[in-house]
Amino acid sequence: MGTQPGRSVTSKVLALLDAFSPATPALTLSELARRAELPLPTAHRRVAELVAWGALERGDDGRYRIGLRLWEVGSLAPRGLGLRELALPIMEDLYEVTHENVQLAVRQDLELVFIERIAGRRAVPVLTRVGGRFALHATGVGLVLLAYAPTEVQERVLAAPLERYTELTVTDPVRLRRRLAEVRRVGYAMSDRQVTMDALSIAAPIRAPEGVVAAISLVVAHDRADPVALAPLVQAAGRVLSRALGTYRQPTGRVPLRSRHERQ
Amino acid sequence: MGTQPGRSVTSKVLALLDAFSPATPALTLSELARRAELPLPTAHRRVAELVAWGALERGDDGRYRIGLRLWEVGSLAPRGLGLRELALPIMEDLYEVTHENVQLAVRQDLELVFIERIAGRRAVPVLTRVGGRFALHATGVGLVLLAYAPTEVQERVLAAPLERYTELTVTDPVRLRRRLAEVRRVGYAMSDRQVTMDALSIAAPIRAPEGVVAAISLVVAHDRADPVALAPLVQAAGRVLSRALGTYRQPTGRVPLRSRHERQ
DNA sequence: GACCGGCTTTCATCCAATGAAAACAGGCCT
DNA sequence: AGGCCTGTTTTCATTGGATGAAAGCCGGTC
Repeated sequence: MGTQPGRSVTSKVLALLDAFSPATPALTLSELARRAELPLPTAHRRVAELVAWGALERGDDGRYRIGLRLWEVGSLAPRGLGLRELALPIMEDLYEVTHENVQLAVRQDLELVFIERIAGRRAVPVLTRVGGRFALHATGVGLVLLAYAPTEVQERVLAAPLERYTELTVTDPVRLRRRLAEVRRVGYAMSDRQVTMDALSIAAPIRAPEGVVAAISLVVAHDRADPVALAPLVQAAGRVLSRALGTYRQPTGRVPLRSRHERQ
Repeated sequence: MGTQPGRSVTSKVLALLDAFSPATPALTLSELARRAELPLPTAHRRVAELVAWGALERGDDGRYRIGLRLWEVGSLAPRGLGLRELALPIMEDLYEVTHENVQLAVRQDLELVFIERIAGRRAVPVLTRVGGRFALHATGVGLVLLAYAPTEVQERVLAAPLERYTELTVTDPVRLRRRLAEVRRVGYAMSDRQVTMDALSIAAPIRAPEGVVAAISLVVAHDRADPVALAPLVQAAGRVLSRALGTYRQPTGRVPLRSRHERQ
């Protein structure tokens, strides 16, 4: 046959889902086939099945998009909506007190994923998107998640080139390592103009019995008078959430902690 | 072979995802196999691939749960997070003004799916869950979505037995049909104690160029003084959102409106 | 009216998927 | 310790679902 035999059908289906991204939420069949590296007829067949089930939807423009059914199933992810449900009230409290941006993120492999965000209208604009990914080495939540990640994860992040976002972004592995130690020591992270030159964020860990599973942060204007004064606030929120996680039980068991695998 | 030949691999993979529900967010391999009606070894293999990709995660208790990667992909659904992003500011406005529960829902086949909810702490408790489903014939959002659904959908709902939730729930197809006509005439729906005896909801349609794609509602205490006075408020929110939808364009095209298919 | 890009269907071939069976791993009761 | 569960993982011979080249189809465009 033509393209590499040895690919499972499942992997092809997943490759089709992988083709979608925040930048490309709508794709034609040809684009899908190209991105998933599948022959057109194959893509056609698999996509038809996905549409029939509701994993994909076909718009009136002929393009395919992620379907509501997949969103429904995805909403069952304990580290997604589950965590969000738990955290939202505390995030709202934090917003009420500060009227600044509040963010919640978890680590997935070597990046972070934003689970929820409360964007204050009067606050600094932030460019994050719920469901979006970002590097671990720059943001407040990223530094927290990295600081408490398994050594192996830290080493892999430190080994790779660290992207620079502003002139202040720490891209030196040695300096970053020192910052991570500092984060562990004080129990919170401050990221000053590491991503944009107008913002600064303060983040704290959220712990479950097995370790740090998420991070919460405030994003404020970089020239705010007393950023450090916010740290206890964010830390308190983190501790409340940690307690909630510790006692939280699903009907059929606890929120999972870290997946046993690392992608790729 | 053993179990019915004629099932595609893809359908088996999707059946595994289908096994998860709000009531069963964590399953053992055996439970998964049972629910998906697959032999254990088959389930074992497919599940392993899903875990490797991140669609499922295996907790320290050995149970499988929906993985963050699937949540990420699901968050790309235009009718899910896409709609939510657009609607949230208006929903927050509605909350600020009323301090009552605000709900956003879309129709999926013969049911509705809640996309977002703002639950006022001081408001009537509502039992809905983001990502959860509910029947169309009782709630405010449901009545709106049903009233503006294709005739074929209405007929199918009216033909099936209508579940009763309270002594006031309208379960007579003839009366329901009259109510739907009324909703279309006045442009909003009021559901008084149809789901619980303490709540009442007022809902309005959200229109895209192709028709009604979602509904927004307020849920208040049933004995509130002036429920009808809320209607213009909800309708205004609906109209603002309709306008936003009309002009909203994704990088690669418009939000899809209704999928071309009906499930099952 | 011929061309072109994208989509859909056909059909003979074959390898990934399959499931019965058996091995394996704990937990629990005796 | 031994036996007996329940649940998970591996093996291996067999086969049917998946495959992709090729051809047909559709709608727009030069």
